[in-house]
Amino acid sequence: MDDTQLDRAFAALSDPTRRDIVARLCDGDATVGEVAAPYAMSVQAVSKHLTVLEEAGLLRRTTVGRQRRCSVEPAALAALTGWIDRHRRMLERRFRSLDLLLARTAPDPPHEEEPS
Amino acid sequence: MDDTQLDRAFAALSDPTRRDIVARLCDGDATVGEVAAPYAMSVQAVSKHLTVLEEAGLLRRTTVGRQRRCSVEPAALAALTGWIDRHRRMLERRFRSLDLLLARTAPDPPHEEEPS
DNA sequence: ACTTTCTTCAACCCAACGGTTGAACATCGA
DNA sequence: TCGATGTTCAACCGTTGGGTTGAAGAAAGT
Repeated sequence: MDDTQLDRAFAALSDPTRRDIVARLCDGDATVGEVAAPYAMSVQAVSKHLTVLEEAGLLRRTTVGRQRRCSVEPAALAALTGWIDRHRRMLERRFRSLDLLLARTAPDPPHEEEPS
Repeated sequence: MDDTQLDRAFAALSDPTRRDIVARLCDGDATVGEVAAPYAMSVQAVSKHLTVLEEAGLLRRTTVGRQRRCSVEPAALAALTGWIDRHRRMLERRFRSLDLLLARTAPDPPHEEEPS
């Protein structure tokens, strides 16, 4: 997943309606109308949300008759956790080596980073 | 982490500059000036980005003398992967039970969902 | 063929966003 | 005390985003 797709995917999930849509679709596919039903907004608005999710790679819409069936794309979710976890691990490694340093040099040294 | 914090955190990471800032800070704390240095934009703009990250709970700025030291807040990253992974697991469970169904009923049944 | 149903397209509105510049504020060094 | 440094505040500008309404398109039912 390239950078602008990451942009789009994070942006897509920053909207509560869209997160809710994804959450519900994780539990089972649905048509546009079914997705839209619970919300107090126009079907057009929901259709736009679905487009945003689709362009972010988080969703697939497949045409069946006159309806369109929406299903979540697991790979996109994986890409997101991928980015975050990669950096979480960097952080943890840093903390571990800091703990190690503190334990080794024992007393007095409160400071961290950039020995400048 | 409440819903609006999730909104903010996902939104914060949807900007490439802010993702880059987070990435770099995962590798070590830095002052605002140090964070801003690599970018072709004003220090004020970067300061705004840092505010966005801070309000999203992804960052902490602590004052030391006339500078402000920025450090990543690991818990916020964890909250994000938490949300995503929760739903990824729902998806996987769904797929597994679908596989099971297909394997059990063997021939012919191509359809899924909402037996209506 | 006609009408209804499901979905999208298009134009518009207002609020929020990412950037700018200029000024203010607080701390450090001389 | 005074100037330089690091950071933020405030006002502004152009673009994007989430919503609306109205109309169009395409498949289904009769």
